[in-house]
Amino acid sequence: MNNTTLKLLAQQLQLSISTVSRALKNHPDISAKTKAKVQALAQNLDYEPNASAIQLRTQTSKILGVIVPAIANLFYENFLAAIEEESRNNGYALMILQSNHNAENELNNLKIFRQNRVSGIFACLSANSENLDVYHKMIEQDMPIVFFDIVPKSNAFTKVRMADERCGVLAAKNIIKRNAKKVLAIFGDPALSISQIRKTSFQNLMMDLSPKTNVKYINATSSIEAEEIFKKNYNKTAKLDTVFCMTDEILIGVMRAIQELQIKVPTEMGVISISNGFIPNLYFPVISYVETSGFQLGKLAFTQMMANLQTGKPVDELTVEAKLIEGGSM
Amino acid sequence: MNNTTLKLLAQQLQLSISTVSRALKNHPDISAKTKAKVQALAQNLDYEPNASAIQLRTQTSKILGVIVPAIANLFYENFLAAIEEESRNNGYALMILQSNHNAENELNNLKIFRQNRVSGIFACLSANSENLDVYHKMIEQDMPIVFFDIVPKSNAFTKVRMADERCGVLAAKNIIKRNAKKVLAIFGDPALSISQIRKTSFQNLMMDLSPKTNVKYINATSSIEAEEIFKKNYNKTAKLDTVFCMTDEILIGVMRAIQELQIKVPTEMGVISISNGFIPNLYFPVISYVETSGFQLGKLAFTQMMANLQTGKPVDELTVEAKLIEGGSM
DNA sequence: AAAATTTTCGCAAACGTTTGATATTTTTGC
DNA sequence: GCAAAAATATCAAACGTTTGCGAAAATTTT
Repeated sequence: MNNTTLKLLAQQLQLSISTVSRALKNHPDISAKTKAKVQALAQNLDYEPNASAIQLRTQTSKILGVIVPAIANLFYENFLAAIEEESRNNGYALMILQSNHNAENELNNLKIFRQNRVSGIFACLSANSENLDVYHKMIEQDMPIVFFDIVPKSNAFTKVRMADERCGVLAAKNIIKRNAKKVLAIFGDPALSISQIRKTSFQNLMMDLSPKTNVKYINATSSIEAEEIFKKNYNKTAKLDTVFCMTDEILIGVMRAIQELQIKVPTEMGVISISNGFIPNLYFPVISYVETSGFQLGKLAFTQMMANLQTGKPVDELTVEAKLIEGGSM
Repeated sequence: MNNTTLKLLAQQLQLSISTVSRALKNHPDISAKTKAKVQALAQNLDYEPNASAIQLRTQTSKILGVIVPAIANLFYENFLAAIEEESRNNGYALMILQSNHNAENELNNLKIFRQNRVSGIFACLSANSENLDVYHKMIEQDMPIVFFDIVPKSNAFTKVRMADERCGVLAAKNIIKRNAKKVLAIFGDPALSISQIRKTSFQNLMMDLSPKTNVKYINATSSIEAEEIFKKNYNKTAKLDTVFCMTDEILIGVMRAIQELQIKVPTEMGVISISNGFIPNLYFPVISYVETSGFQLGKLAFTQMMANLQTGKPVDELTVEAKLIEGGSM
């Protein structure tokens, strides 16, 4: 479809292809009259430049690639929404590929990106992607790559992530403020650095500022698991009075239990989580949470990408600040 | 980055470009020995064919476009996940663009698709996109377009959608089965055909099978609005015993009210909704819902696209069946 | 061993665009 | 009016592929 080309326009106007090309982009060499004629016809014939031809000629594409574990995810979908918006506003198109947390898929996706000569890549590592050789190789060949969320440890890479230390600290502070006596703190997959960071910062602050608070630390990797853990640790005699949920997944499980056991929030139980806010707002009272916005992270990632694209490669690690949003659950 | 080309391979091997090209794709004209040599070097040098050059030469791209109102949406994210997966498995890359329910954005996105010469488009209409001329024009020029979810009325288009009539029917049947006396039925934006269809089918069945049931029909376009509507219509004397929520949005608002008012589900109030299941599973008891799977719709849309791509254009309307998933809320 | 085949490979054009260099026309200065 | 300068438009090559056609080399047939 749409086969209007510069050549066609040139023929119809009895002009050369180069003149038409220049007329279309307001080149000073072309007179106002010709420009007008050319642009009018182009408009009429629905001319749209062929991106492939341009990329071939100029050796630069206006396409950015993103690898995300899954599109259908409360966090990533917001990240994607942000970079899509930014890309579009900056003349780039986005190519989004899912890895399903699978290293093999990840490699395949990278291959697709290379075939399409994307000019930059946003990458979120698969949980099991040990081998970063591909990335190293691509970076050596000047491919801008911005890692987000699940990022490599090496600081030879450009990365953006949430200020996870602050997340842990803010949550812990709020728990202390509530004067909690007995806390259940559920963290995510212990293999992920994000879990480790949040836990360490939480734990450190807790021990520093309120060493006598009784805190039990457990990890859960699914909402079901979180639900079971909560039920197991809750009973009238235990007098659990506060629960901390590191992720939305965990919060969902805990809240299912709380609803089932008909525990009153916040009087009988304080609840606090780390989230982008969507899930906490489903409940009454709204759950207090430390905000981690995929949307904001996306914005940050994009500015990093642009900087990277324009000025060589500013290798560093940027974080987006976290803040506490008070619901009525504490 | 990655500048290995056929030319480079040819030079290094003292072969012609055409031979290298053919060797790489196992053309019978090329001897086994040369093939081996060529493929080995290609591997070594990380050769990846330039998609733009191929598209330019063959006049067909392996890119599919999708226009979605928003990526961050419980329904669309699953649709996207499905077509991304299928596309990838079929050698296509996806270009995803958001319209934000804005007709102007929609047009811009279509332009981007044309510039990139995508070979097919999945489109979800913006709420306010009255003018379908662009689409008509593109279809005339043989661009395969599969509409999904919010689709044009005209049947000159290929479309896939949920079996919305069945949704309304199934929900109504379940309400009758519960022996409800007084029902509050909240539907979505009345301007959307999806709301109209679901409401009509619901209403018809209700009047046919249980004319004496007292049903109040209201529309809500946000969770906040739904919450207010529910609160306004609920009071001890009203004896409301069942509420129907046409969308997740509405369910969210209603459930916030139900939690706040501490209404017991299902004894004091039956709740049923239409959803993909994510939101209903956040509550205890789990809310009963008529399942509408964005994921399945995506799969269906993709097969339609493939058919369209291969065999001219099978203009028709396909629907994915709905089924009732029982939670504990009725 | 020459002719007829078959196997293996190279030539060259085309896809649509950009752009430095060059050619043609118009305007300007005197 | 005529050269010089400025304005306007064209030429041609290149980006990386694919592919019909023809050429050379190797193999088989008589």
